[in-house]
Amino acid sequence: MNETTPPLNCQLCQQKDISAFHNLNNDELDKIGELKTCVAFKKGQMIMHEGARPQGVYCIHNGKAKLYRIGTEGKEQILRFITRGDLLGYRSILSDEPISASVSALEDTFACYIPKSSFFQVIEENPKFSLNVLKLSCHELGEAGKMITSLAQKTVRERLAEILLILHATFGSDEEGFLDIKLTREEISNMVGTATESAIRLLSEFKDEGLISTQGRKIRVENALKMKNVASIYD
Amino acid sequence: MNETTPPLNCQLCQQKDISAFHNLNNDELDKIGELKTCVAFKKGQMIMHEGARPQGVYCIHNGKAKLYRIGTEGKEQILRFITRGDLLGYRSILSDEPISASVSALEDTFACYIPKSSFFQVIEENPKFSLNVLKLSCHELGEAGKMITSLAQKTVRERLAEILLILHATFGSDEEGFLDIKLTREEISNMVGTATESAIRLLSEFKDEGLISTQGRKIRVENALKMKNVASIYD
DNA sequence: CGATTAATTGATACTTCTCAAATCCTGTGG
DNA sequence: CCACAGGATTTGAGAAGTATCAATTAATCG
Repeated sequence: MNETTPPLNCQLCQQKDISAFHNLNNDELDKIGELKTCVAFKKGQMIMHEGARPQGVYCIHNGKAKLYRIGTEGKEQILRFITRGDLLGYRSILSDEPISASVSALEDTFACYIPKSSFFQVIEENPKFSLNVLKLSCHELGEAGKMITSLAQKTVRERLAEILLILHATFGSDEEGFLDIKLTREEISNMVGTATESAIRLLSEFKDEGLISTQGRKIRVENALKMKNVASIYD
Repeated sequence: MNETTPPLNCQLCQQKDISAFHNLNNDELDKIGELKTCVAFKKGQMIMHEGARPQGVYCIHNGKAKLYRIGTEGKEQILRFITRGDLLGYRSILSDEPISASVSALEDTFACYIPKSSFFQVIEENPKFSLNVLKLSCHELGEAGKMITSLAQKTVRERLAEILLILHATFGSDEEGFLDIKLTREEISNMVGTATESAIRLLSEFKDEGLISTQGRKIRVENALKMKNVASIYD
């Protein structure tokens, strides 16, 4: 499932169809292939740094990362998780603002790097790609609105349940059913927007209630349906 | 400052330069002028309805509105305020998702309506406009990230101060120095993400501390600099 | 001008955070 | 591969921040 480095030829890329490049034809893909370079990030390494001016965008080929802002008191707030097919850095480049959130690798990650000038070139010459990016940012904007409403109105317990479901949807589970992402309790609470101890206490509650089981740092969602109820998600 | 209805000719529109149509040439503006119609909304009237499928976008000519989501328990969460030059409905149309937030007029509002098909036509034919909308949504995405971080990490007191500064920046003040927007205390707390009584209590504190003064529903920010400190804003 | 809705304040309950201490786990270097 | 140091997790206790409920006063709109 996870080969290592991305192919030089974008036509052969396994992530093509789930990326912002999904409906480009072969000629268009070749053009991007010529402009890109491949980059590897070790676990823990920064992929983008808040406040900087990005020189290009990354298309994540494989691996996992977190996108976060540093708030007052230096506490990190995770805005979302990043996985294969995700496009990074375009927000800052297109709005011509400094990078508003950092990204760091949660495990070894490979990405394709497209320099700013090349990215703009593709955006300007290729309306189809431009529309893809537009759709992408509009979708993320909708998700951000949901997150704002949750943070403002839901309890920590509801939000934790919500995040566990998001992790499940984003990263899936391994052969034993554990969430296929290794996060510290602190990272979980930095997404939920709560103190680490509060998240831990609620995870214990969830365990007692049979909603999850844990094994060290690993978490398995035992009852997604019940979890949805806890998260007050009705859809 | 506030004429009534928008002109039929977009070239003459006073909001042209602050809208997503700001750098289009006269031919391009004329084309949009042919496609649009003018719509008036009375105070309190809905401009867009959460869950619906929009049939077009609105460019706000004058007036004020709130953009909000209904959360669990039916409580409204205001995501942002809308004023002249703002574009509405494009998020849903471009991401091909149902409208994720309602908009209702806070005072009588005039807008230009551009049907979905025409909007797509302009997006596809006019890369400059497409890039404008892209910039717009990327900018809003950055703002949403800030709001998420505030909600997750700041106290209600800090957030209330932040909102008062946002209201000041968005709507300015009248000749007496009062914020030029009439909101109920409930609406303020629906932006802050808190109970109405909590917002009221904190406004009383702010009054005692000389940060604001009030006259009925009207609020005047007396000390913006000190307010920034209260909001923990350092920039 | 009166009816109705909004604003305000008080009292109390509940949620969540902070600090502290003990235990567990993980990654690293030998 | 194993042991160990240091960080992460867990639980408890108490403090702080917010929400809720209730009652009164003030403001708004027809």
